Amino acid sequence: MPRPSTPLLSPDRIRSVALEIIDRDGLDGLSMRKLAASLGVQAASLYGHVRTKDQLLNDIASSILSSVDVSGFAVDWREGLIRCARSYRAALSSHPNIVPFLAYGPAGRAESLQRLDLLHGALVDAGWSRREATMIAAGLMYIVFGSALSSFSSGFSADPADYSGRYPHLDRAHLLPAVAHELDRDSFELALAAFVRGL
Amino acid sequence: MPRPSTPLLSPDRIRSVALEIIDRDGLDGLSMRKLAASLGVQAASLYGHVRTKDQLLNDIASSILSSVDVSGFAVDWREGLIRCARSYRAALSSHPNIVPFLAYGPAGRAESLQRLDLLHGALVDAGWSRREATMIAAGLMYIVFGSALSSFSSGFSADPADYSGRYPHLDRAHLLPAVAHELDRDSFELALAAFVRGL
DNA sequence: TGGGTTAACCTAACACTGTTCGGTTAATCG
DNA sequence: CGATTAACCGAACAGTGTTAGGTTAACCCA
Repeated sequence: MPRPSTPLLSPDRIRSVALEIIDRDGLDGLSMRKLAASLGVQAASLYGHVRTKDQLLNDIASSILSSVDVSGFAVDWREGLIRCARSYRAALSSHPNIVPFLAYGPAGRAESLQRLDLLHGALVDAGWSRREATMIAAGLMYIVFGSALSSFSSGFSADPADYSGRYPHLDRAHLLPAVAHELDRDSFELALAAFVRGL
Repeated sequence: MPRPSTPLLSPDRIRSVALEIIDRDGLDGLSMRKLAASLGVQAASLYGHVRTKDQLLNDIASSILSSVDVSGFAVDWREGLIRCARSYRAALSSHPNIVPFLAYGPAGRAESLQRLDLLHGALVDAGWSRREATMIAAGLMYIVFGSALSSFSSGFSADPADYSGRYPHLDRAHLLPAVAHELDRDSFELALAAFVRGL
């Protein structure tokens, strides 16, 4: 195919279809050839619009994180922490398959830094030292990312035989997958509440 | 090379050298061919001792997690939570490059389940409901894994120019890598203390 | 001591991966 | 109308995990 009358590709369309594939087939399910095929194109054509696969994933991650809400700090810092953590987790858990990618790289994404800066400033304004503010922000990220990884409740097998006998206190662990979603949310809320209350 | 007089390979040796490579070159730095070369062998030979690369990584992960200490529950549940979290984090941060792998898969490793069972039982014995015990255990894992990912402090650039101006409250963020280790530990301790206190 | 079996390694290949190079054609601008 | 540029393609490169089939040494038993 020569140059088409109307372009088939655009960075936006590439990102959007790539995210669909990640959501459907997982992070390993995304390859440049498969992505190109989904776009009706050859793999090499993608590199006219995207610098590298890693950059593509970073851009996708950034666009997901851009929905994080840090407006709560206008009220007070506790409310700010809680709202920020909730919307952060909501953003991540709407596309859980990309979370392991975030676990790799540096947090040097502009979106993250901008929000982190605001969070840090609000904590300092509330009277915390710079060092304390950094640690509190880190602790909040621990809970957010830890819960978003969710290799916890969703990591349990659905087969009772895997647990009964061997792990007496986990004899109902096989029920977890069924209520994993709800339990994950509640566990996150409990951890968040306990953390903020304990500060 | 035909069959050697004394075997060159054993599952233990493979695991140990693989972990060395991961520690030195990162998770992506480990390939079966490179591992084989480090062992003075061809890649195909590994498959006589190891079922698959994924299985190899799982075995390595299990052996790392086997050092997690849950003895603190003999004292009381708060002490148990704190000690368990500390030794869990210590185990992970002694080989930080393998943590992203753990973020992928199910937590269905026998070592994890055994410790989780004990933790769950101790919390129930202390008067928490089964559901609460599950959520508390989950919250603890959030903090442990979140802090072990450490895409936080170690994710900052060492170049001041990346921050100054753009992010007013992060104008000293470039100092983070230098004290990342210490700050990570302190942030973890703060989060852990706040979480347990807040329960 | 000899013969068969098995264990341990090898070479070669398969189907992938991300990425680059050079070519072809259509749209666009002066 | 001519030159430039943008958009796509085919083919290739070096790398990946993994498997099949072959070769030889070590081991066990008669």
